[in-house]
Amino acid sequence: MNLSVAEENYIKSIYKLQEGDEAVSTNALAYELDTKPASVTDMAKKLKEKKLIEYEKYQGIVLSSDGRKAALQIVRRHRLWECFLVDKLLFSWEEVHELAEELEHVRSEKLTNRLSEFLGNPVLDPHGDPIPDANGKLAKPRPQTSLDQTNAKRLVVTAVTDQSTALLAFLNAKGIKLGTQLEILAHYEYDNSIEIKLKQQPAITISEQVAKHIMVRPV
Amino acid sequence: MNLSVAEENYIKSIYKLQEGDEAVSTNALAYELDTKPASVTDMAKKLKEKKLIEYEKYQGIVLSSDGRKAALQIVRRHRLWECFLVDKLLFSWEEVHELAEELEHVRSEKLTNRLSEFLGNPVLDPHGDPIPDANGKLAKPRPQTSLDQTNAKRLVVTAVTDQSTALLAFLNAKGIKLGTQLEILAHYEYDNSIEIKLKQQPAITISEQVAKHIMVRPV
DNA sequence: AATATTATTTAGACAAATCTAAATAATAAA
DNA sequence: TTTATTATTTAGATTTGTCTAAATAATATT
Repeated sequence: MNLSVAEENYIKSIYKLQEGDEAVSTNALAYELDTKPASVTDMAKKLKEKKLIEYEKYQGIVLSSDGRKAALQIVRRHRLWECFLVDKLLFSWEEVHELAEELEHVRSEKLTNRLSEFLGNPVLDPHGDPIPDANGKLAKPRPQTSLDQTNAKRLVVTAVTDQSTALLAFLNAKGIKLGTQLEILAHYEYDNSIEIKLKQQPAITISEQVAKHIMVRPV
Repeated sequence: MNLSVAEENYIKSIYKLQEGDEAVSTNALAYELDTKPASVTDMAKKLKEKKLIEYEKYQGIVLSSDGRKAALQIVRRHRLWECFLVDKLLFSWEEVHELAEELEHVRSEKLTNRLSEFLGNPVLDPHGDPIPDANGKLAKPRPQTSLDQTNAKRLVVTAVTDQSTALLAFLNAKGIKLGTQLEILAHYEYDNSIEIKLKQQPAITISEQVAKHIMVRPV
């Protein structure tokens, strides 16, 4: 099955949006891909033809098992390149997403596997997301919740679920990265903000908007 | 100037074919790019519009100075990725051309320069071709001739001018790679073949067809 | 339940890159 | 120099991926 770059991007985005088993809506996918709903409908027909998705009009989109397999390969390539860029070329973690977005489309199993080996077969990418292995198996992520929903007070940052440069740069400025330990001081309900404190740092306040993208686990 | 992948491939091929200052013909370019002459004419008009080539109908194609600049950037990326694949991912030199063909289209100066640094700013790629620096300056290649035209007898292989997997695999099988030292035993005129001998190896015979792609210099 | 709103799809168009077949120009051969 | 051959271009079609505007379906509101 030979996928175009456009098809790969659709598959990847469907995979990303398809939390649990609910179908992905045309609108959500259009927003994610920065395109128009009409274009999504067009592409949905093609991907259904290729048996990569299940799609009936007005019913949303679900990956087929072939589609899921393809998605995992793309995600694997993306995350391995992110590791390469951060570990070997010394990029900072918020810079690498867009570059990996391009590198991921070089479809060579041999290259992917050699790259993985070169990097020491990493299991997590620089954002803390798990890297599928050559067979598409995903390591079970350790239990984590978003910062705005946890009850625990002392936490460690395990992942960031929004890859946008803006957010990652923001976190960088605040000194928050993977593995950063922090303490929740207070939730303020009236403006949905959270007051947190990093070690050896004054307390800072972050919005729920930001907090929901920071994944943490108790420490 | 933002070039599409197709445009980059044209620019690169024109650069490759434009030995000296003679214009590249529509047919030659079509053959090189494995496409049809009509398609070349179409693209020539676009590239002229973008001022990357000089082109008048029936007169062939020459790179403009902008075009040459673009070509050197593409060549730089291609050759750096080849180094990466051979030096770091342990690919053999005949495998890397096609992969580099894809990787070269990731247009990020920062990535290119970091990659170069990571590799120790190499000056030659695994095939012995010089790598343009960040400003597009090409190191002057050391004097070399093709194996079928030299007068010297004891030689060292400095480059291979045909990147086809077939030729590179053939050379590999014969034990010929960059830096290999060899001795010319005889030229046979009646079938244009050359008898050569590698150190600690029995003599072998190769055709002029092959020899003309092997660049050497006296040792 | 009727109406308004939102989501989705269809129809038709467009740009990029390619192709085939036919026309024209340049070059080589007689 | 006329004719044949080869190279190149044009005209028109095709594919992929996208778009806008209009139509239709699903959902929410009154």
